Amino acid sequence: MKITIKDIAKALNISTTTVSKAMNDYSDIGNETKKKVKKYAEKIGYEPNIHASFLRTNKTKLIGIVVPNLNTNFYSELVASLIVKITENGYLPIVLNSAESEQVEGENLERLMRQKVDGIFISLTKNTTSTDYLTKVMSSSSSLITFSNTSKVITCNKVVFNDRAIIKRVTEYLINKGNSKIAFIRKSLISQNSINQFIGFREAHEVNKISIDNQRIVVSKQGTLSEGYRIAKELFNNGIQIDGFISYNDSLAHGAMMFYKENGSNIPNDIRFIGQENLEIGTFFSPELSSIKQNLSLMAEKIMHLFLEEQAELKQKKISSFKREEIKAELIERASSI
Amino acid sequence: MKITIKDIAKALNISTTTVSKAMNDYSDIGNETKKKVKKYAEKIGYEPNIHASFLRTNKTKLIGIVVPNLNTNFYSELVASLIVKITENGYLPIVLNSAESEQVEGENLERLMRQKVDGIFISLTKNTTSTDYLTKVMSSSSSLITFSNTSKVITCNKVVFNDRAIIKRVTEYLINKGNSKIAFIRKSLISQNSINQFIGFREAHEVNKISIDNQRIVVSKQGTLSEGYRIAKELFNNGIQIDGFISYNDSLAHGAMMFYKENGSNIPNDIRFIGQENLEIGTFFSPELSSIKQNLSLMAEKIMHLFLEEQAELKQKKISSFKREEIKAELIERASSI
DNA sequence: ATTGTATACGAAATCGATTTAGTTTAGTGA
DNA sequence: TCACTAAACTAAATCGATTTCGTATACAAT
Repeated sequence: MKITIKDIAKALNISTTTVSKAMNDYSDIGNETKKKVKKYAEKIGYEPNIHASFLRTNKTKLIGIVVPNLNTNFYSELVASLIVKITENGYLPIVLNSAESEQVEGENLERLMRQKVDGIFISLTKNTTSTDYLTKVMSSSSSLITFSNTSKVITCNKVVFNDRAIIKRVTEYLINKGNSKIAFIRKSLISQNSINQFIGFREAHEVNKISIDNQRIVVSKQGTLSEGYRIAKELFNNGIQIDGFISYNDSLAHGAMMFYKENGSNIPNDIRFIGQENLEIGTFFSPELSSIKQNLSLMAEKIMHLFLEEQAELKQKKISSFKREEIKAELIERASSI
Repeated sequence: MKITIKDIAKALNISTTTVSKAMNDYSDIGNETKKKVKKYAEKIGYEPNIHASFLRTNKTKLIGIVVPNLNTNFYSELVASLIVKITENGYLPIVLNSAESEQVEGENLERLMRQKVDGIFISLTKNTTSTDYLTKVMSSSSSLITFSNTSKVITCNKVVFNDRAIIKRVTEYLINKGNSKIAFIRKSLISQNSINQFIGFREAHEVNKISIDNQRIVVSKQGTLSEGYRIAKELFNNGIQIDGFISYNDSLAHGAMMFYKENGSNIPNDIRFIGQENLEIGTFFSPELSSIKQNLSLMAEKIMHLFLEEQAELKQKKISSFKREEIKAELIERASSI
C-alpha cells in the first residue's frame, strides 16, 4: 500500500541511505545511481513522507496565512493570489481568519506555531494593539512576514502598500480641483495602515495650507454599504458640509454616494468621491466611482519572494536583515471625481 | 529549546511510555500519574509534536478545503465558516482554490493526498467532468466530503442545498404571479448543482403546463455584473421577450436589472428579478433585489459534523455508509419580484 | 610498495512520538 | 501457602525519513 524508500532500496538492491541521498541529490552518490533511483521512484509512484522528514529537517513545507477578514473582496482576492504563489513553490497554505478579533488572531498564531509551519504571513486586524504574539512567532522556528496592515512597533519583514503616499496624492488631487472640505473615512485609530493613510491625508492639507475639520474624520468599523449611507446621513444631519469623500473601501463610498444622490447633490460637481479596492461594481454606479487600485497579485508575489529569500539565507546560516517592501497603488479616475 | 516527552519523563522520573499514555488517557495508567503528568506538561508548555505522532497514528489533524473560486462572496464566506468549525475541533485547514479549472482541481487533490490530510472538503468547479481524482481520494487515507456542487456519478458523503426544490418553488412563485416567460441564467450544463436547479425550473413549468423556450436559458461563465448586463442586452437585441429572471447569483441579476431599467422597463411589473446569495448590496438597488438565501454557516456545520462522525466510526473500525445532507435555502422576497 | 585521495556507498543513530509485549506489585480466593 | 488476577508501569520496536561517520575500491603520487 504505502511506498517508502525501503521498497526502492530492496528493489534496486541498495541501502535506504543511498536512496535518500539520491533523491536529495547528495554529491556523494554517482550519477548512474541517482538516475536509476529517481526513475524507479517515479515508476512506482513514490512520494516522500513529509512528516517523517520533518523529524530530521524541521521543515514542514507549510505556510500559515492569517487575515483579519476573509469575507471581503480585498482579502479573499489577496489570499487567492497568495495560495497560487505558495503552491507554485511546493508549499501548502493553512488559511486562518481572525474575524477582526485580536484574541482570535492570537489563537491563530498559536495554532500555526504548534503546527510548526515554515512561515507565517499575517495582516493584522484593525484592533490589534499588542505585539506579544508576533514577537513570540519571531523567536519560534516559523519566519514571519507581515503584510498590508502591519505594526510600527515590531521589527520584521513587511510588505505594504504606499498608503501614505497614495492618499497624499489623491487628497492633493481633490484639493487641486478646489475641494477643501474632504471627508475621510478610516478603518480605525490604531491600525498602522489607517494611520499611514491619515498621515498622507494630513500632509496633503499641510502642504496646501488647508486646515482639517476633525468632524469630517470618521472611523467606520463595518465598512459596509449601509454604514457608508449612515455616515453620510449623519454628517448631513449634523450640518457638516463636505465637498470631497475618501474612504478605505468602495462600499463606504457607494453607500455615501447613494445618500447624497438621494439628497439631490450633484456628483462630482458638489462632492467628489474616491474609494479603494476598484471593484467591478464601481463601474455600474452612476456616476462611476473613482477608486484606488492595489495590485494584490504583485503583493502576493513580493511576500512569497521575501519568504523564499529568507529560507535560502537560513539554509546558508546567514543572518538576514529585515526588509520592507512597498507596493505602489494607483488612482483609477472615473466620473465620480472628475 | 524544544520540549518533548523525554523532558517530562526525566523530570518526573517515569518512562516516556507512561508520559505518552498519560497524555492520551490510556486506561492502564493511574489517575494520580495522569494528573501529575498533565500538570507538569502544562507547566513547562509541552506541545506534542504532530509530525512525530503521525508516524504511528497516521493522523495529521489537517483538513483540506478545495473550492472552485475563492474570490466570490459565496465561497469566501463559506470557507470562513468552515475554518471556524475546523479550528474549533482541533483541526487546521489547508485552503486551495481551483479557479474554475478542472486541471488545477486535480492538482489540488494530489497535493492534499500527498500531505495526508485527514479529510478533504471539496466543491467541484462548474467544468469538472471526470471523477477520477475523487475516486483516487476515496481509496486514499483522507475521507472525502463533497459539498455545494458535487457529482451525481460518485458515491460519497455529500452536503448540498435543496437546489431542485428551491428553484422549483421560486419558479412557481413567479408563475403564480402570471409570469410565463422566465429567463434562467445557469452556471454550466455540467455542474450537478446547476443541473438540479434546472430540473426544478423545468418541473415548475411542467406542473403548470407552461413550455420553456430554450432561448431564455443562458449559461454564464463569469457571473459578473457586466455579464448580467450583456446577457440582458443580447436577449433584448435578439427580440427574446422575458417577464421573469432567475440567476445563479446576485451580480447577474443586478447587471440584467440595470439594462432593463435603462430600457425603460418597469420592475417588477414588466419583469420580476430573483438572484441568489442575498448580498447586502441587493438592498441598495432600486428596486431591492429578491434573492435566495443559503445558510452557509449551517452547511459548514453539517460538513464538519459528517466528518467527525466518520472519523469516530473509523476509529471503531465500523464500516460507515455514505450520507447525503440537504440544507434548505429560502427566498428573501423584496421589491424586485413583488 | 606505500601513502594519499577522490569516489561511491552503507550501518547505525536519530528525530519524537505510539504501541506491543511484557514485568512488577499488591491483592484475592481456594 | 500457592496460584491467579488486576492495576500500574516500562523496555524496546516502530513509523519513514535524514545524517553522521565509516568503509571499500580504484587510481595517482611518492
